Amino acid sequence: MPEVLHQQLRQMIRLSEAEIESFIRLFTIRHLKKGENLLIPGEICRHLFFIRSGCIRYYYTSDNGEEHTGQFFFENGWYTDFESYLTGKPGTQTIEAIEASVIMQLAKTDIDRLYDENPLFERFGRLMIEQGFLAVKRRNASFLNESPEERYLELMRTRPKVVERVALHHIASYLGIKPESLSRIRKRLQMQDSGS
Amino acid sequence: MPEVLHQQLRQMIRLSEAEIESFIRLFTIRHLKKGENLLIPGEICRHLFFIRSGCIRYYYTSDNGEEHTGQFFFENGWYTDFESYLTGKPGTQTIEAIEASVIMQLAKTDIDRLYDENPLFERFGRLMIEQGFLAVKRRNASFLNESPEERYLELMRTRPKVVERVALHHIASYLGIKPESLSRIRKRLQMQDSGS
DNA sequence: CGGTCTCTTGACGGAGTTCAAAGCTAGTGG
DNA sequence: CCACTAGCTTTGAACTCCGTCAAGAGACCG
Repeated sequence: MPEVLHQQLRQMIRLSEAEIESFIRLFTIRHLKKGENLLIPGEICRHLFFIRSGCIRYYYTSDNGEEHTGQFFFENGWYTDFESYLTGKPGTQTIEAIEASVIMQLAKTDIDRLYDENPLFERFGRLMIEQGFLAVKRRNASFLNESPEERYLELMRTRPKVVERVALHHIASYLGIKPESLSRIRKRLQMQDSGS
Repeated sequence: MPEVLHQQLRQMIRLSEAEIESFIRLFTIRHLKKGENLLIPGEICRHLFFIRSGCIRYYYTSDNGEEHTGQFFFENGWYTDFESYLTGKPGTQTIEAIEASVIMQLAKTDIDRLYDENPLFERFGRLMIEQGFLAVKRRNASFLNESPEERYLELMRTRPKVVERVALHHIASYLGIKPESLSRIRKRLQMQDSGS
């Protein structure tokens, strides 16, 4: 059993070991190859995902076929398309494994049942969405306050994993620019570095 | 007593009229003149706000003194700086009344007490943050997927109130551009309109 | 070893920014 | 009630950065 998930749950909810065990047993495992999708537009997102290993991203596809990635998640991270998950409507995003990944998924139906059975799980649900909210808000502020170059520097500073493990054209799409532009930003920064 | 607030609460939580009355009594009223602030950077946000009349915006101030407005809220809308409210840490945003406004505020201490007293209020808290989450997510997607001009058109289409009531330089700062650029976008659109 | 995908580079065009200045508008005080 | 002023909006010219199109170099996989 995945020890990290165990620990995270212990920190989030005050349950006995036995209760946590039975909670974890509700998760099912999925193995994804690099490039496989966890969710595609039009599908309703009925699960909460815990990334045991690997890396996923979610992205929107615009009319002209461009991909705009919203976020990357690595091992021990949580994700779900809350827009679809909460509303029950078909989603508009794609969730893609960009590395071979092992995903533990928990069905919304099980979560909702847990809410009813034990109010302590309400806290779990609230923490999930609070955490998601704060992350989305930070991302918002970065679009609002920073230029593409600043966003890239910030990304390197605060989330080196992304720059190390994710393809540059995916990073570009995360920053809201084209791969060519990211390439030029990187060159610009190199020259500044060596020049100073 | 504000009838709209009454109605909204009735829709959100299944409480008796008496319970709702006593809930509403927890709110206190604040009158703000145009330009007055509800919250400034460095302060901890300890309240949830319901806008009874008027209009507020929240914005971040960057190092060079530029304001970047995150969102506008009108009468019958809810807002709080969740980042500060949830974490209990000093916030980084300013909440400003951009019209003379009447605000009903509810203290976090009261809300937390209600959570304990009656689990039905958990639902209120969850709806608040879910609603905020979805809004921020939409805004995020608009930055990711749309150009400034498209964002402006979208704003006119979906939230005409903003374009009608808010100063153009505030709208520009909401769109992530300079007032001069918004002025040119508007001119461009006018010419296209009359030309077609 | 060939092909595909990724990243880089160059030239050009376009949209937003900057700096500066000139109308407008609305709120204030006389 | 009008005049004045401060803030808002528009306009112009020069500049910057990103997007586009095109091509080439490098890396990885079968």
